[in-house]
Amino acid sequence: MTANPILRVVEGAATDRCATCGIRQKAVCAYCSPPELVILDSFKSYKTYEPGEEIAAAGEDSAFVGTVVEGVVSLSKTMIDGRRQMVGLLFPSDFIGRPYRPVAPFDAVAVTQVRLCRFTRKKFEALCDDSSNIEKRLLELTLDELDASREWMLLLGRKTAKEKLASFLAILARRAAGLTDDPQANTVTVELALTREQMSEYLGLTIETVSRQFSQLKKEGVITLISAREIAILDFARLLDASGDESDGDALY
Amino acid sequence: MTANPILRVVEGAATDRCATCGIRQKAVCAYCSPPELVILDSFKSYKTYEPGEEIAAAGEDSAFVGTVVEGVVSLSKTMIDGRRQMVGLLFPSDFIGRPYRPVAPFDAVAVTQVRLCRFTRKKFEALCDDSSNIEKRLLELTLDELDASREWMLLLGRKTAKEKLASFLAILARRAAGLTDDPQANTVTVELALTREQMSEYLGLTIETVSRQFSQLKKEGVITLISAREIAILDFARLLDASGDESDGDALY
DNA sequence: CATGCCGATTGATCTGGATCAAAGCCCCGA
DNA sequence: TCGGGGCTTTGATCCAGATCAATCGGCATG
Repeated sequence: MTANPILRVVEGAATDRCATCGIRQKAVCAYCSPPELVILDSFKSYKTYEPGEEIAAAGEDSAFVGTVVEGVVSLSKTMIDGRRQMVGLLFPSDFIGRPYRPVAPFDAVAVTQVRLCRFTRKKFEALCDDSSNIEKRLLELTLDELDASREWMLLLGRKTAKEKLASFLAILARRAAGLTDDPQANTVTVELALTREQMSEYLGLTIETVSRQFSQLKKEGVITLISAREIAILDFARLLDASGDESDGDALY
Repeated sequence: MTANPILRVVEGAATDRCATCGIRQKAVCAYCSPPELVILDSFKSYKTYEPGEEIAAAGEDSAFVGTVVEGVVSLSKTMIDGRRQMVGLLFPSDFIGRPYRPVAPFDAVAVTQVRLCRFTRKKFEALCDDSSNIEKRLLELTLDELDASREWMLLLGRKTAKEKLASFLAILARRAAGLTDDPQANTVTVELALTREQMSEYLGLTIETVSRQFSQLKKEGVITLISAREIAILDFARLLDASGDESDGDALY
């Protein structure tokens, strides 16, 4: 816990009301009415995590669930001999935690500094029972996560190293383009929140292979490395092409 | 459609009432009250599919959702060049279809002969809105599927060919042991519903590698091949060991 | 009983990505 | 300015699993 406690209090007073929450329209509370938000306000608590800090551990008691307000969280599973696979990446407005299960099925770790809006799992389950608005939104979010995770199974099971990296970068580029709402910029700059090692864990590769594929895409003129942790997409169409997905690019970009 | 129409009618009259449904306590309708079941009875329709028959196609209109009553269904995604990955296997009582989305995200194909209890997607969505019992159970099922699919991501991204096959056989063996409710039988016989090719699509391998791993496990005395499509587990502890998962075996077996 | 077909097995070889091994780069602190 | 540590890149080699290629075996059909 390195956060300054005085700063925490100031944040709490100024910005921690649901009414002013920037991600509410996409989060699990999206469908809540103003009176319901008042109830949520009274039960939620915020917590900040530093990069690398553990949020939940697979196999251990999962006392909290909630929403990612800021930052990026990784979900992963580790085998006894140390092999590790990331099974999800959570961004702001994504739901985190496993309702209706006392034990967390996966490790959750803060990739960047992370701010969560939390409820105790028990309380959240009770809120779900009371408010079909929360339950309905959670169902939608869970169905979307399931689709995404199955899509990732195709990547892990069948794609080549280059296709894997290109797919990942295309997702980040879409996110970045969507967030900046830049209409048809030919060049999008993408912050890489992950280290090469974290990317390798997400993509089912080694760190060296990830690095080599970056070099390859650079050599082909698809991307430029601004720094190790920031790239520019020079040719999004070719990136999509390299990803092995049928190009639905123009609709989203 | 090869099913005999007369047979279909007889089935409908005799066994198609929710009250006598053998899988209801686990399906999406598990929490429905008797009056709700009457409503479901009035909206549902059964349909039988032959092995290999397509139930839904990725990218096409998804008009129905429902429950697998009998048989096994595969969910998969195919790349433009033909590489294919199975992203799920559905057994009796599993939910099939994608509510709240007009287009199916994955191909669904009958592996064995399959019998579905179906609702039009629109009607089912309306039922969800009316009955929080259905919505709640669908949420539970979806959360479970999400956990399972993330577990499979670990298999696809990090496990060796032998670990993949052992994991798959262990799952089938647990199912078989659970269904027969055989307490501590040292030898369990497992029907393989899938061909080697289908297994390879599920495990992210080739057909040859799957076959070689079968031979390997046989040589090591872990399993016996009764026929190409039926095996006996001779040593479940060693099978679990070969799967690369920490052994939680005794609890489940 | 031959024939043919489809799935499964087995063998030989190839290769993409892992592993092993150095550098290189960048930032931070002395 | 100089080290030093943590990422990242790059090179050399290895190997698990893919690919290519028969062969086999069970079963249905003529």
